[in-house]
Amino acid sequence: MSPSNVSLSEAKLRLIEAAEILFADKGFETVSIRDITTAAKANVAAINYHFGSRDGLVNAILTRYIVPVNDERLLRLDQAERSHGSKPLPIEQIVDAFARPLVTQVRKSELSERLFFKLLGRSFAQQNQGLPPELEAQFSVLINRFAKALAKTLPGLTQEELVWRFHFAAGAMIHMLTHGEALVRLTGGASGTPTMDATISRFIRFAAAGFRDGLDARPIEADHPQGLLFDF
Amino acid sequence: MSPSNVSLSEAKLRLIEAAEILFADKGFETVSIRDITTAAKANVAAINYHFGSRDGLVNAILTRYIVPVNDERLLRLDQAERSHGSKPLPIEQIVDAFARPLVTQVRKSELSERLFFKLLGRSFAQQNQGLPPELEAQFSVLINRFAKALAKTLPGLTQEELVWRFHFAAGAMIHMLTHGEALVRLTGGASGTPTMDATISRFIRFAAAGFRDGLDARPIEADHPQGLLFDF
DNA sequence: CGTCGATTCAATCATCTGTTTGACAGTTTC
DNA sequence: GAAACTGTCAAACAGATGATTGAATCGACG
Repeated sequence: MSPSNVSLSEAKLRLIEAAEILFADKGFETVSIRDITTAAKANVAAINYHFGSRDGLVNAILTRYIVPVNDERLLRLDQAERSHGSKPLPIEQIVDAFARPLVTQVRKSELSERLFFKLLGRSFAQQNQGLPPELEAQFSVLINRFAKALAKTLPGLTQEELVWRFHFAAGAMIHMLTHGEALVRLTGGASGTPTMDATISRFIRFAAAGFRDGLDARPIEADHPQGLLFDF
Repeated sequence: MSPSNVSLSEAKLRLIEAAEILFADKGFETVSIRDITTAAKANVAAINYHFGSRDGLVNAILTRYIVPVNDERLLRLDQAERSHGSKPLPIEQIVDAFARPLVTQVRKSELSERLFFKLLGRSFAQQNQGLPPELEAQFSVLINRFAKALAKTLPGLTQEELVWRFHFAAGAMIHMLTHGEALVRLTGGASGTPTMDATISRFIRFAAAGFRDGLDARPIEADHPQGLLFDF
């Protein structure tokens, strides 16, 4: 009968888990703290007690999912750059370092693929508005590092052109995360029931082609065994 | 002193105009009817009187901006197809028919570029949830027509691959609309202060390259004077 | 046993949400 | 001029919102 048996503040975890599902499905703004506490079988005051405020819970969840993804992005970019010495990276490898962590991190989470993707998509879309400072700083570092790698690989592009192409690629990725489920549902057979890996690989191809546009000579990847690292 | 001098229900227009600005800036869900009526210098009851409900106002605004854009999209696609007889269209021309109406329609509206883009971006992002049936029907027709044109131009792609690439392109466009302003603001000089035309042209190039990926032989555009129709 | 810090709980706070009402004023119609 | 229609308005509606309070309950520690 007594609610205390396992570990300290299991309710805090229940709140996070319930909130994740609701936020993923209905968005960060639409869900009320009563929706969350009801789903978590906790008291209304629990959120303010454990997280200070509703925003505190939102930030906790944002951090919980974005930080590992961004960390792995930087890690993969570092690894790729180390293995290429001073040579510029192939575009596919840069985009892969940016997108692939979505797949590896979803497997570490307890959320379903569908919820994880929607939650992350909503989180990334929040960019530039409503992110905790810690995350904003991380994004700032991240974007700078990827921009530099891209500039090295694509010296033929102006910085302006590069920033915009990166923006387009990010938009395509976010849309894939947030609305991919709807696409599969609506188009039914037309979009197949692809695995995440396949979808991410599709995205990487699409984005890489967009980045490469106008540089058909491809002096950079000439020496790179393209197609070996990616499963498409 | 009497509030009747000009035309019938000028307040209705004031409500729409105030709501457009607020929705564009803060999203459709965040803005309350009191925010709107205060900005429009109207009574709280005015929205329910003129539009039946808050949703009625939202739908009126969605329709007001999406319908003309989608109409022009179909018109441009029709024109392009007529001028090419039975031959498939160049990819750039299909993407152009899809994206260029954003530029032409913003000039017809009284909204600033910035607000028009954000409002339309938010509207398109609503897809598959919360759109009035009339608009859903229009989108259904639209997507079918463009999918057919793309399939004709890119026979080398499976339907599945094509649907996903279209999805990526739409995501890039939506992100450009909703977050382009933030990009310009954040990156400052790096993204320049481009005209809409230039940005849309950038997008068309990016998306077309993504669609064309893997078909490097390009047997289709071989006979088309590429670069003549677009200003990049 | 008694005290302490941590947690949970029902109750309540002030504020905001979309909507409705009924009275009032202005114009139009007969 | 009476009636009907159209628009506006202050006021109030019921419900939801995030947050806070103070008492109650818990296990742990001395």
